[in-house]
Amino acid sequence: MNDAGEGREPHKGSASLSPSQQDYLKQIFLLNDASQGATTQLLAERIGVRPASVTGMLKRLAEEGLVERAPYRAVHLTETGRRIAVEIVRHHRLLEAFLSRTLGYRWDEVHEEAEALEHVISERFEQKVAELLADPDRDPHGDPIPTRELALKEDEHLTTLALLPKGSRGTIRRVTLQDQDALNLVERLDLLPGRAIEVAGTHPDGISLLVGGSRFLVPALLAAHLLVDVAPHPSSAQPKTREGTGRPVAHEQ
Amino acid sequence: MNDAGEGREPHKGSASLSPSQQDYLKQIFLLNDASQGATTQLLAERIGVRPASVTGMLKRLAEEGLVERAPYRAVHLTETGRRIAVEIVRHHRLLEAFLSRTLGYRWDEVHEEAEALEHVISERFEQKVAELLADPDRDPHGDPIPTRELALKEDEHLTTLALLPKGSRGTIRRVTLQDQDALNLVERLDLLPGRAIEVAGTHPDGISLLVGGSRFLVPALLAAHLLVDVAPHPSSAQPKTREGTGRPVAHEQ
DNA sequence: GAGTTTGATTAGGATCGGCTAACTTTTTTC
DNA sequence: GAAAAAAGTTAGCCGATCCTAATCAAACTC
Repeated sequence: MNDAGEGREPHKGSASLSPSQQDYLKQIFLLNDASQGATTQLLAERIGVRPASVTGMLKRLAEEGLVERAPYRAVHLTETGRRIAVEIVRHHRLLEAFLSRTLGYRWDEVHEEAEALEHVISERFEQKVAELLADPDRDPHGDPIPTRELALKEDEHLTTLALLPKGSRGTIRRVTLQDQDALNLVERLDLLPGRAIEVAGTHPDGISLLVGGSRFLVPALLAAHLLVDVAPHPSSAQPKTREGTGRPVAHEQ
Repeated sequence: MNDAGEGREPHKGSASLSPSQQDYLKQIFLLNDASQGATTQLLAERIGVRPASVTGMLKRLAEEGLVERAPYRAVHLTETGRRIAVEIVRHHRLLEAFLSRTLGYRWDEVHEEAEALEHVISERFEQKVAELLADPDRDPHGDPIPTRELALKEDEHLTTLALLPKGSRGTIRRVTLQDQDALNLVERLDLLPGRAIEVAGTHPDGISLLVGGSRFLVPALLAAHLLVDVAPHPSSAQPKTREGTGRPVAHEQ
């Protein structure tokens, strides 16, 4: 008469996939989303495995109809694959918001924990958290949280700080970094989402910034990962210039 | 030059162990704790694998110094193994309390989710949750939560309802079941922890109970898993009779 | 205490997801 | 556009964890 609890709930569809498989789908999605092209090598770096392992896994995912793939080319998600990937991104960002707001995690601590939890929480957990936080639409890094229906709003009006010309004003909206040291630096410089900034000058090695009275240099590497809203105050009558040239470098969850 | 986030935090010692290994240790602990003796077969049932797999895993755990074992005998945990097991039990019960209190899970929903999360949360998560709940000492089923220092209070004064003689009065303190249907039944009968009861009579197939005015039969199978405190009201001058004969059947987290 | 039943172990495989080394294809360079 | 460099793939292997079938040990039965 003992049962010991089998697994049985099919959730939405992300069940039955191993955490590893989920990770691959997520990273393919994030790379494509950042218009980077999900190449074998980039995936290997993001996931932390060797390129050969990526090839192997992509074959398996292709067989299951989750990705489309031609040898030596970048992969793409099928509709099914995309749904699962977005689901996981939702888990991740919702968890980040939760860890930060409810459990009092520091800004730079949330990513790692969410990374572990995202593959494991149930549909119910997701819903309860969303409820508790009143359906948040941003995680602590400013990344948009996909809705329950898996719609993901894109931040078309955001620009990489690295590309802003001298004199621009704006508000930091997203910080697309996950490296602990880099996050610490961002925090020390007080460049968290919501911060109003002004570009005092551009240099080959970075951007000179005017923020809260003081002026300092943001290294180019960092600047590429700070996404700025250039029409922050409704007062400024700028009609959303739409400068979608350079690819935003974002690689993040 | 590829790093992409290895695992590195040694937590306390439960890190580096696979979820599967953690599960084996936990179940060995729980069985021994319930004075059941961790036999190959019982473990196989609890964990949901075949006996042959248990033998294999126990060998590996023995090599790592986590269990002590002689062929054809029940296993025991080493001190190291025990520490890890208790750590996981703490995770589990803390998570159950958290899911119930903070996220509003129903009483019978917490077990399954905690089962999945317990292997994945960090030391930090554990601490934050303990903090948020002000170091709870019971989970929703009444099971004691090991302290941060991994001390586990035993409920020596609790008796199985199944063994109570006619006329006994007491309070339900623990429900050591995990089967969903059984839990539902317990809830329908309103026999949750805290409930005051009185034994109206004993039968071979169960116990006749007087609770809240009404009288009904609790099947023996259920009764064995309801742990009762027989000296509930300080008013009743009963000097705690200490009938510690029969083994409490508990198998639970 | 011999035989039977029950429980545990061994042997041999399968699958998953990773790895290295060698090879192939694509891209870049001049 | 040929050679070199970079990226991707294949082949073969490993360890973890599970399985089934067959064998072995322990525990009851009478």
